[in-house]
Amino acid sequence: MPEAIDHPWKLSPTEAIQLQRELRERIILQPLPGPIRRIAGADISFNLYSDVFYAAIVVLDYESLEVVDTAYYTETVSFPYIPGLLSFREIPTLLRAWEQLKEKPNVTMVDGHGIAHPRRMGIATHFGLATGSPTLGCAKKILTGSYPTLGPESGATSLIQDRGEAVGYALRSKPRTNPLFISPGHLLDLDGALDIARHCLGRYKLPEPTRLAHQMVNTFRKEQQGES
DNA sequence: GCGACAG
DNA sequence: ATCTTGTCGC
Repeated sequence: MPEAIDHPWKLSPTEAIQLQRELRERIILQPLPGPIRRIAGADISFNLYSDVFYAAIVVLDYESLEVVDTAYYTETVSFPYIPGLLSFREIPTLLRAWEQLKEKPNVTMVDGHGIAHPRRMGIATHFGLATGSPTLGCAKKILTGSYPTLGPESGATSLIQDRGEAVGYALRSKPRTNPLFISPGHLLDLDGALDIARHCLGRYKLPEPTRLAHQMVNTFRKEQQGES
C-alpha cells in the first residue's frame, strides 16, 4: 500500500525546488491496481489580490459521473504563485478538504499538471505523493515540453514530450477548442491518465471532475463571503 | 542573455 | 486565478 509522504510546506522557493528534486525519486507510474469506482475533482478558488483560499474536492461515481460527496475548506495562505511551485501554494488547503472525505476516491483529477512539469513534480503529482493515492493532472495551458499540432476534431490527441521524455497528452475535448493537457500524477501511467480524462468528458470542454470542482468551489467562496 | 512561465 | 452578457463565428 502506497504511503502518504509528509513534509513541511512553509519553505523558501529554493528549498521547495530542492524538495521537488528529492520527491521526484518517489513518483510511481504504473497502471491502477483495480477498477475505478469513485473519482474526485480538486480545485482552488480565491479573489484576485487576496490570499484567502477556498478548496473543494468533489467525489463522483465513475460510471454515472454523479456527485456522491463534497468537502470544503478555507484558510489564508502565504506561499506566492511561482510557475513550477504551484503545489506549495495550493496543496495545504486541498489536504484539509481531503481529510474530511468520508471515503477516499480511487483516483483524483487535479487542476494543473502531473509529471508534465520541468522537474516532473506538478501539483497533481505532489498531491498524489502527499495523500499516497492515484492522481492525474488536467491543465488548460502547457507548462513545459511540446506536442505536434492536433487534428481539429473532438478526441484528437498528441504526445507531449519534454527533453526526450513522454510526459503527457494534449487532448482536444471539443471540436475547434484549445486542447487540454493531461498527465499522470502518481500511481497511474500515461495511457491510464488519458483513458480516465476521456471517460470523464461530457457536454463541456472540461472533464466532469474538474468542471464540477471548479463550479462548486466558486459557489462555496461566494457563500462564505456573504456571511459575517 | 532572452523569452516562457500550470493556477 | 478573478471580474462579466451578449455576441460573433465555426
